[in-house]
Amino acid sequence: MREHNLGLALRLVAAADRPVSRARIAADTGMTRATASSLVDALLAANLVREVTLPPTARRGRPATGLVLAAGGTPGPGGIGGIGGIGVELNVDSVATTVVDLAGSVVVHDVVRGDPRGRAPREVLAGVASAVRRAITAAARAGVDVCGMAVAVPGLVDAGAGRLLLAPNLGWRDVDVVRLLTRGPRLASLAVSLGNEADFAALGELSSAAPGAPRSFVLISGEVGVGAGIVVDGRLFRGARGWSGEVGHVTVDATGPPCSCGARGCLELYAGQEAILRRAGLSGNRATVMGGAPTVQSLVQRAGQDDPAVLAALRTAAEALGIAVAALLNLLDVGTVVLGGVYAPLAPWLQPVIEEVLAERVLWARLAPPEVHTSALGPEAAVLGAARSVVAGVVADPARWLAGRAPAS
Amino acid sequence: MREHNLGLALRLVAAADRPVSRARIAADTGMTRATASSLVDALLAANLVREVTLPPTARRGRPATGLVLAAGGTPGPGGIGGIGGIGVELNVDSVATTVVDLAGSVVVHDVVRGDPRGRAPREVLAGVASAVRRAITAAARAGVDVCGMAVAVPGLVDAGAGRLLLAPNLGWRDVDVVRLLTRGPRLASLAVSLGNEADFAALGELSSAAPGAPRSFVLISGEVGVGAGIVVDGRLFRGARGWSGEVGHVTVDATGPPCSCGARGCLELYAGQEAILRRAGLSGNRATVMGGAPTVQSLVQRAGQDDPAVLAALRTAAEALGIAVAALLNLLDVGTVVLGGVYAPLAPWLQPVIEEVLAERVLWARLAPPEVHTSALGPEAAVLGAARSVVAGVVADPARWLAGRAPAS
DNA sequence: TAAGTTTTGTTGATGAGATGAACATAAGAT
DNA sequence: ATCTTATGTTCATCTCATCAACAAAACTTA
Repeated sequence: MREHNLGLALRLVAAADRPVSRARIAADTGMTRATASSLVDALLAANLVREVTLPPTARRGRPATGLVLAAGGTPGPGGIGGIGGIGVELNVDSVATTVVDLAGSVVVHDVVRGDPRGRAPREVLAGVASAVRRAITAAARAGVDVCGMAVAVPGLVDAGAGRLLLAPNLGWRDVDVVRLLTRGPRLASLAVSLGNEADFAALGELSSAAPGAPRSFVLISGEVGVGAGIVVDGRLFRGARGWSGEVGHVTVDATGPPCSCGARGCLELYAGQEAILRRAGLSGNRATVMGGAPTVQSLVQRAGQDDPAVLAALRTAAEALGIAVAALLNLLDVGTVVLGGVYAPLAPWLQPVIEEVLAERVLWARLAPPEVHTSALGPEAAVLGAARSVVAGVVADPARWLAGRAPAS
Repeated sequence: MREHNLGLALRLVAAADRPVSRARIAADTGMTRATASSLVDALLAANLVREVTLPPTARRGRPATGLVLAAGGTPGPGGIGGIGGIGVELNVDSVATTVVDLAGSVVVHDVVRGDPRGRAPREVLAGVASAVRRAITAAARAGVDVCGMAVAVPGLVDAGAGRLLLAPNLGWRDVDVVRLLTRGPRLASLAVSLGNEADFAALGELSSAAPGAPRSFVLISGEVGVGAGIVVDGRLFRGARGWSGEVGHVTVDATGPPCSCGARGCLELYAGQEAILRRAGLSGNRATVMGGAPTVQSLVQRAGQDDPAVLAALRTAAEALGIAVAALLNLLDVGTVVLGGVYAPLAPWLQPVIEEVLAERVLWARLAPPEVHTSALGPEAAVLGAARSVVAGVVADPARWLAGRAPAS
């Protein structure tokens, strides 16, 4: 009833790329202007939207008053800033934190390099917690009140329990991430969600998409492992337990070399970051591999110089990716593939080969040729998606959030 | 608002395996008994539910009056029977029609053998239409008024346009199935939906599941082709355009033999019905292959006699199935695999091998071992699922259906 | 310049529908 | 025979969307 319409109205404001009027909301939702006005009043009172004066148009009729999501900054006479969300990405070579306001704009962004592999989760997460506290403080200074946190990890999670179950590339198993993160001061009351890195990256890509961009796509997130975030009709597909998209362990060659997961011929052995580097002759010792981005840069550089070993490694990776992604498209039916993570800078070499394989191996390729795009965000997608997922939760159901706030006001 | 609650109440009646009381509805939905009563009155007036007297219980308090979905038969004083839906399955060796009442019970069932391959769609569908008319007439005699139809086809469809886009095993391309089916008399006004055979089979399996059965599973439907119907949290996953689950063309061996789809090493070449028969030495000429079920029976018989060629063919099929299904589980995250269609009778030979491969190749196999079950319905799943999808549509949104009926009453 | 036109936003009466309390009903328990 | 418990209904009340009318603020036209 009302809570449903409240969300409907707020989503409309959020989805638009320009300020909308009360009359627009009414017209687009089918409600009367009176109803829309009443809902907007509630949203204004909750400090979720804000009125802006629109630039004069040449149209006749009474000019509309614009409505936008209440971004941070500009604390009004009541001294109340906007609300926001914080995203955290725990990766094998870095920890990133990002705070966004209700409109999704980045307010605070920070990356700390460092390899958590081999270190105790408790210790690592204590460090992450203090980075989070710093970010929240910085956001508060910018007038943004962080109301929730989302944590992206490269592995399988139990989102309900807030536990990281299995992260082969991190070397962690069954870690109570949420509890360890919120032990310290000031974070205990924060609502925290835990999710897979590729899933959040897909959400980030979705939230940054241009208005006409496809609403169904799969983001192939290449890091040390290979993950996929699946978006169908603008909604994330998580599977039964949130473990979907483990494309890194799809079989590419049943008789291939053994993988650390116990199987043989997994995609990761051909298209994982370390596999590509090794095949390209850029790896050798482990030290070179660390620090992700610089090494990928060297790969890009040598590929640009037509280094035959690098080109061969990239072709092998692309063919393996093609086979695994073809399986994904046949099974899930999404029309667009987005190359993200480390694959984004390598896309010029990967994309044509992948498209070729897909054209051959996807059953419906002739009905509707699958498209292979490149991520605009690259490795930043996951943090951003995590942070935006927090505010998206508020926008999706403002009534619930208001109910949670009710005792305080 | 009201239409939402109306659906909520009706779904509760539909989901229960025993008659429910108004008080139960109120308690389970959080509404007051007064509201529930008002909703039930509306559902009774619409002839969607019916009151039954419950057997006396040993509990004290006023005994409840039971509510069940209005099944067919027993036309009351008003002479109005219950409503129902008709399902049609168009297969390579037969056409099946099934009418179910609102509760999902089969009222009419009929199978016509015959191979549509090579015949003109227009001609084939005219024959199907008359079978449908016969079934509707028979249903009417049983007091069931068919209010919609669902058609299952082994191929890719455009559900919105009602067109079959591509059915390699039928030899059809871009056929306007819905229009050709509803040209004749009496069917023009019928609401018709078109869908993939495996998807409807999964719905059939879901609707026949025991109360404690898993709500997320994938039904592997083995016919001439191999399809998968994906159910997550009790809801069918269709993908962006309804083309999901094309597991038959997942690559099992990238360097394998060429497939009719244009790719190489597709699952169908190892685990399709014709491939198994050929490898088992039971095929040779095409005539033997036709008539599906008998040939599968001979396969079962010979396997039971430990025929080495048959056992080898089944092992090859099972290993290929394992690889493709492992990809499916890694990508989609469903915990249960149901072997359906011709795989159901072959399950004793397939299941152990598939489970072995899955244990090795599914990333989360150690966290939660995937289970391989056998379909209880076998080849009947798709027609049944199609028919039940029609009544499920009414149950899911009774208000819409009532609105469609309003002018008539 | 003044009256019409058009679009926006607000106000008050109306009605649909959920809620809550009280009550009638029909059983077993004491 | 009365008490207790559970079900279903009735009625006053309240919330909230709708409708119609109106005020506001622009442009258009005479």
